[in-house]
Amino acid sequence: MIVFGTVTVPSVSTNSKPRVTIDHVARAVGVSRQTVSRAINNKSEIDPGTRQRILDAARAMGYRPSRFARGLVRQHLITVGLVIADVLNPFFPEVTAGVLEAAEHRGWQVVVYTTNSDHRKELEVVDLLIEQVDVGVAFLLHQDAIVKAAGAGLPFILLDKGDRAPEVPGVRIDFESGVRQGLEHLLDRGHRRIAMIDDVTYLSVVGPDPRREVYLKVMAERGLPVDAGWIQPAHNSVEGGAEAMGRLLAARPDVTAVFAYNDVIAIGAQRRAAELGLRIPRDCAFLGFDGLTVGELVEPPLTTLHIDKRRLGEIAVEQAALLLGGPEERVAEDAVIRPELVVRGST
Amino acid sequence: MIVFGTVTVPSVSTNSKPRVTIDHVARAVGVSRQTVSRAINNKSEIDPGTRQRILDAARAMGYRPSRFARGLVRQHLITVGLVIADVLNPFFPEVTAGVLEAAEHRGWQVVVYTTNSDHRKELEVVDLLIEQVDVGVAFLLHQDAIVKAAGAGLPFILLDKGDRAPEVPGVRIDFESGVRQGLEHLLDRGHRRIAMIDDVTYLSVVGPDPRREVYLKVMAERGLPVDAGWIQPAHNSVEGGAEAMGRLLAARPDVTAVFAYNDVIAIGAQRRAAELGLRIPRDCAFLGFDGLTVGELVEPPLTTLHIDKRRLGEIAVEQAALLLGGPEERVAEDAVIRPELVVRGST
DNA sequence: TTGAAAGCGCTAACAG
DNA sequence: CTGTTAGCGCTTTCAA
Repeated sequence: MIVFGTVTVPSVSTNSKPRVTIDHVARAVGVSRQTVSRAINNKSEIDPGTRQRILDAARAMGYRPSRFARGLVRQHLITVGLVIADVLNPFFPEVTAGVLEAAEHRGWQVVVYTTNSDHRKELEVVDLLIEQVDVGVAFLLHQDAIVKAAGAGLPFILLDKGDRAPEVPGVRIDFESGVRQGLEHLLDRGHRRIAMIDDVTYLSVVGPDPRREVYLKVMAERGLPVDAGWIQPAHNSVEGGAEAMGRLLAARPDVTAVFAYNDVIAIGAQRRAAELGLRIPRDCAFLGFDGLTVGELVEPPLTTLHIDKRRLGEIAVEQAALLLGGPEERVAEDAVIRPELVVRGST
Repeated sequence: MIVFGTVTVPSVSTNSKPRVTIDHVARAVGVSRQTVSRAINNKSEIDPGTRQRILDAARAMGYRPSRFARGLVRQHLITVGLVIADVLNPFFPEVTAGVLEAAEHRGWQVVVYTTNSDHRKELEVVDLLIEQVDVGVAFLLHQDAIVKAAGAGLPFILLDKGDRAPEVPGVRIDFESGVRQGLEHLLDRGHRRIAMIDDVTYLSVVGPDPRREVYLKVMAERGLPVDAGWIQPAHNSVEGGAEAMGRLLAARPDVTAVFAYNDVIAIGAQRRAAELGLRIPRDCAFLGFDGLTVGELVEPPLTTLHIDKRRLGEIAVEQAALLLGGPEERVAEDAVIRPELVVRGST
């Protein structure tokens, strides 16, 4: 045991050039490498004295077993690659929490990659995934990135699964039910001129997102015309939401409610509205999507369609396990996450 | 290239039992495994025709190179283990962003582990670190976990470095300067009865944290007595901050300012104060620590000591690189992060 | 352009 | 209790 201030951390361990191998230790101690292996791995069939001598020598020499050599021989450790767009968007940490927990539960390791939803970056990350992990759990926007991963035979679970990759297993969010709940809530409150702030990236890459499609559908069902100016694209950030809200109010100052692509955008939009003198929810109501914790902290607290993001991550890992599990055993059906309306002060 | 809906993802790749090796592919195609290796690795010395046949066969058979075998032979890929307390506390994602970026820059892989600052969990995670990564970058509260890692010869960088591990390299946050700035700001505003809400876990494990020590010191320098009831412990969460604030106001309703361990706690405390009818900052001012984005979104926006968390993560990876770098090359000195006062509406 | 041999660092299986 | 013999799956010589 090392005591700081008395004994220093073995600086030999910080070398990089000559890797200390089990053979070096064996030679130094004068035993076979098998014996060293036994000592290192806490096997029982070994003389306590020998064992101690080996451990001491190993530590002194700065020996650390090679994880590659070990992995090669005991085909155990599974690594899952988690691909998210951005750690800073609070949505992803929650999913990550679920993934980490489920992975730990199975003794899996999680390597994290971020893409910022950038096309080139997604393709690069998929390459890494193919090389470095056993199974991927990924938010991937770009069709060709998905195709590339699947084509390379990488087992993976798609986390933002829409209609674009029917053959790839994933977790599906029930936008139909979610958005419908939210809009009906707004309609019940008497709103008729309901705008939508959409994510510009998703829009430009994948096409109209499911939220928007359901929005248009529900409005049509009620016989409510949707004014073209009601739909504003936004960058996926608080500032993006604020800008879109500014544009919306300039174009259509008479909207009474805003349905946003997600909570981050909704928070930005709501702030900007307040800055411009609107009273929320009286002058304009706001509905978010995702159910982020931060939505409870803003003023007024945000009404939102809450989805269990942590569960989303857990389910993804379960699906991944199925994928890796049996021979030919296809993941039968996508798991589904259903959003739940949480009414707070913003509506 | 696979087209979804037309060709299905090769289900053979989802098998787990018989790993398809390079030899299987070689035999199937009728070439040596070196030739397969050449095809897979895009080497130039290979006949385009052979190459294509091999690639096709490999794909059809669901062949994926073993990363262990590869790693063993080309000693390249470095894996850094990032240990954080909790993905859900917004402080950590920001650090993580920095680590991910710096790691990507170097072509390193990042495996993420969480501990919840739990003692047993920290020890377990250190075990995993020792087995699974080349270098650790870690928030570790418990001295024995730090000692264990260092003792095992694992190169690592301590992220919440206080005075407890002088021999372990790390990044140091300049609490002295930070807290002083913050308190002087409060004193300038005329506050004299300044309470502090401290983190109970840190307190119970490591002892009084540097923030508190500087707080006591500055107050003493000004000749301002610190009432015992002014210091309240809190769990590290919004709710924890709220509870502590409740206790504080019950015990000492006459405090005029609160300095919190971090922004998360400050936000909770501020909310509770507002719920109890206090007007912020008139009746009570709030000062946080960390400079989280969410602090800008609450009402009133939180005055805080901002630290560049992303930079913290980047620096840690740079330090890690030094550690791995030269022989005997010790990381000369801890890098230092200096907090910066950001004045907003809460003071 | 291709193949054969050697070995990366380790552990499992069997002797002794 | 300890050593020897075989690989794990791949790439890197070196020949052909």
